[in-house]
Amino acid sequence: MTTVEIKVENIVASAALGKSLDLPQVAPALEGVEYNSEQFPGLVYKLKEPKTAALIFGSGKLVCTGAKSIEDSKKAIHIAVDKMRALDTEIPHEFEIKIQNIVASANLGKTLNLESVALDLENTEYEPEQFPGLVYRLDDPKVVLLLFGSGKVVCTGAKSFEDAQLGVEKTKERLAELDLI
Amino acid sequence: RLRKWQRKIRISGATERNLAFALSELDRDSSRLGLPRSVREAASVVYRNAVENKLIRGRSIEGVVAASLYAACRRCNVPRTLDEIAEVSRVSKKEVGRTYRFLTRELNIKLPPTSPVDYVPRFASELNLSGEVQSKAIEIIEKAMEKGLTSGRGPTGVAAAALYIASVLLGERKTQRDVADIAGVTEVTIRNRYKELTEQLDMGVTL
DNA sequence: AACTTACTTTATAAAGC
DNA sequence: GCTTTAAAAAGTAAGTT
Repeated sequence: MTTVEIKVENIVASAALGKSLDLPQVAPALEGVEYNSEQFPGLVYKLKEPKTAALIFGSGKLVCTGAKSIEDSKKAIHIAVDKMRALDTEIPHEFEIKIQNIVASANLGKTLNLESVALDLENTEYEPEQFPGLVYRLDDPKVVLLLFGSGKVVCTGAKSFEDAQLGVEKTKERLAELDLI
Repeated sequence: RLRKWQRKIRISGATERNLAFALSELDRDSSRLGLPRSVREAASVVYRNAVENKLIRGRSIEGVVAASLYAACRRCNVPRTLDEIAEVSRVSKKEVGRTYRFLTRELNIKLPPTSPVDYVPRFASELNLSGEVQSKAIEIIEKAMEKGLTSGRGPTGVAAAALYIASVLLGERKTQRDVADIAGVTEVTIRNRYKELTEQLDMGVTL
């Protein structure tokens, strides 16, 4: 009964190198890196392959966004860290990477009458004046879904692919239970 | 005990002062929006409830007043857009929307999304359109809602397109530009909506 | 009227104002 | 709360051609 195909669109991951960084010192190792401390405290480094963006902080912690798979996210982080290590040999080779958020899209197959969904489905917010999607908050997998009239859906807030998948499936089941789909 | 008493007086004085300020803000915003006294009173009730439930903490009085007014307009079926509320108050659209969500959640105010129908009377009168055109526009909107043609679309755009179509059908034609300006949407939006409405409902070639 | 670019919403970490 | 990043959904907006 659960044949919902989801597509991962974006993954946010964080890592802690366990050693502080001298940003001006390591920045030269990252071609095209941006750094405006008054505007934002971290270095902004965009990689073309995997296509991602990394935010690197003086505390030695970093954030990687834009990857479409967990493997790509980890790969991107290692590429950036390895480059910085050329200018700071103290940077460890081993460190933890944590997946913080997974954004996925899916298609429920049938169109939705958002006005009806807003009336019958619990925990929703629907303000078409502001945004065309209906916001649905799930507790079980703690994720948030955006439901559109076209039947397409966006699931965000998941920490694992399974939760994103489960979130979409539960949403579809709930809509079916309420005869909204 | 005397200090405690004085403190109470000072606090209640501040409370009254804040309420007076809030009500003057409400009067100012309401008159700029041309709202009837009944709506202003409905908004003051929302505001007083917010104060009683200590919902002002960490928020500006102006913001809570603006959000209360936005909610009251919707509840009284004479909606104003977040942009219109933001224009007359000195609160940003983002802040009004954020405070509105907070108030509706904390005060358990459940309001359905604004219906395009509620914008018809105001837009029509500003365009000097007859009651017949209004009725026709409302008829169009109701059919559109039944067919799910309003899901995700802005209420003002749907109301504007319906009024435009109705004005043409009943020989009181208004230009898309005029309707767009009154409704606060672009001509492109009216065009997109009316194409969708005329195609998926009845009326085709008539325009 | 078509295109292109861009903003609205959701979540999320990071350091600091 | 904001700043910065990424990405999708669909509607709306603005600037060009």
